[in-house]
Amino acid sequence: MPQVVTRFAPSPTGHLHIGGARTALFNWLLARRLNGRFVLRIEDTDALRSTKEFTAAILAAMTWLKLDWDGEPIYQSHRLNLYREAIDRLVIEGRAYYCHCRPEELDKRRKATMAAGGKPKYDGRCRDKNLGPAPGAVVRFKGPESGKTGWTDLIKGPIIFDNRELDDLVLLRQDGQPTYNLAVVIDDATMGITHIIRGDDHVNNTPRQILLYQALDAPLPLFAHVPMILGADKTRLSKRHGATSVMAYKEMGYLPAAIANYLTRLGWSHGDQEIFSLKEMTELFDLAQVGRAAGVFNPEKLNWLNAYYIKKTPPETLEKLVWPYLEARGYIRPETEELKKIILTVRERGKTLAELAEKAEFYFQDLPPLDQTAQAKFMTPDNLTLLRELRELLHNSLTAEDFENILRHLAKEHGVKLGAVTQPLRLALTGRTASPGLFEIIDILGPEKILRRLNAVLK
RNA sequence: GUCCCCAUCGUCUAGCCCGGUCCAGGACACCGGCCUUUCACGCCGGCGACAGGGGUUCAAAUCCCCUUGGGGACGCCA
Repeated sequence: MPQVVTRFAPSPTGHLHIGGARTALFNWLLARRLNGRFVLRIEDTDALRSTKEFTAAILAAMTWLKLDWDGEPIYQSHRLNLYREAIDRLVIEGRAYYCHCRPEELDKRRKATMAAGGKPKYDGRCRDKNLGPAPGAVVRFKGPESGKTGWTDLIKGPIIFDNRELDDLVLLRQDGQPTYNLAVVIDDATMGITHIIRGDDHVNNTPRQILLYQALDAPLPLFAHVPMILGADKTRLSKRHGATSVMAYKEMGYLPAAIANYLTRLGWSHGDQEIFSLKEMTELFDLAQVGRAAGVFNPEKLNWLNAYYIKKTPPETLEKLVWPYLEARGYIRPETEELKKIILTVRERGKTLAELAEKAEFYFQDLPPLDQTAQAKFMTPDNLTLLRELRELLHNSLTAEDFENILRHLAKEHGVKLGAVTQPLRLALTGRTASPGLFEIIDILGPEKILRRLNAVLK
């Protein structure tokens, strides 16, 4: 069996989004699994909308996700000659023709057919006129007028189209640029792509492309159409469903491992298993296990996975990941060892890196602002007395363990539960009622800061 | 409108190809409990689905047909 070659072919007209990332992932996984090649092709034939910035952003997102590609990225804008040659050849062979119809006319006719209940396809009026190049002319493919075109989709199974459903698609635009369908076929054929894994929305392009392969006398690749990712309302995932760009998730504090795991599991499964490392996926991934139905993007499950991977991340790594969020808030970086201890106390309490930073913020604040409702509830005269007594017992050599003994002693003396003492103290030290373990906090803060925070509360 | 695709808990899914082991399994979320200095984590338990209708068959979540519902495509965008 010849080597498997897959590709990811984004157009740099926007950031890498969730759906694109999954397509890239599936292509990457198959190539890695079968020891094949995974190539990246930038589809920038739309010169108006394509930018270098988006290209760079897409590459950065791929890199962040750890999806490495083989060789240098291929740019369609560098291969225009190739497309022109192919188009010329098709025209000479009578498999394509010049069309002089104006876009406005076509648009008008399309609307009219649609209104009349028909499928709005090109009516073929220039098909047999044998026209030549002219300003404003395009080249169209001369498709068959009968017969059927189909393939066995690696995900969806057999799909067949009636050729009468297909119209003569434009291959060369008025401005001399090739169109998507032509460029894709030329590239996939010349780059030796064996498996085309792409979004469901390309199913309708596939028969046209197959016809082009045949006209070009090129061997057909295998096709696999991955179902779409939908939003909670079951419409195509878009900005209104929240963040869609991969890098936006990075900024929110998601781990690439979590994103990759989530995306792969959305549409693919391996029995009941939920957790997969990238490496494990490359060992198990199989197109046969990819589902046929569209899936709803579920941020809750992503959160769960992200929390899982955060919990698995060792403190020395996590510290580096969380620090930027704290730094952005203007805090001074403590010793690495201390930061690691701090991170460890919040590691199991947040679902994103940003959340971890938020939960650790009180360690860095000079005097954490007290939660108003909690203050009213816990800073009662009785509790203030308790805290005052505690302050009296405080001296610099106290360890967290001593602290615990003192608190238990105080509680006993006052005939209250331990919680009655810890909550006001927690509030004084963190400004909140929910926090990491009180004694861990005490250990990290140290007597000086504790005293300062107590004094602030005790006016 | 036309064509294409799809259909198991709210969501992701296992099971479907090779019908019986499924009064349908797992996960997220949700609810309850345990643990506990708070919040989490963790552990235990609960709620919850084969879209509907016809066939085929001794037997259907699994095969066939129809209906309904959903998604996608219909560009000189990709």
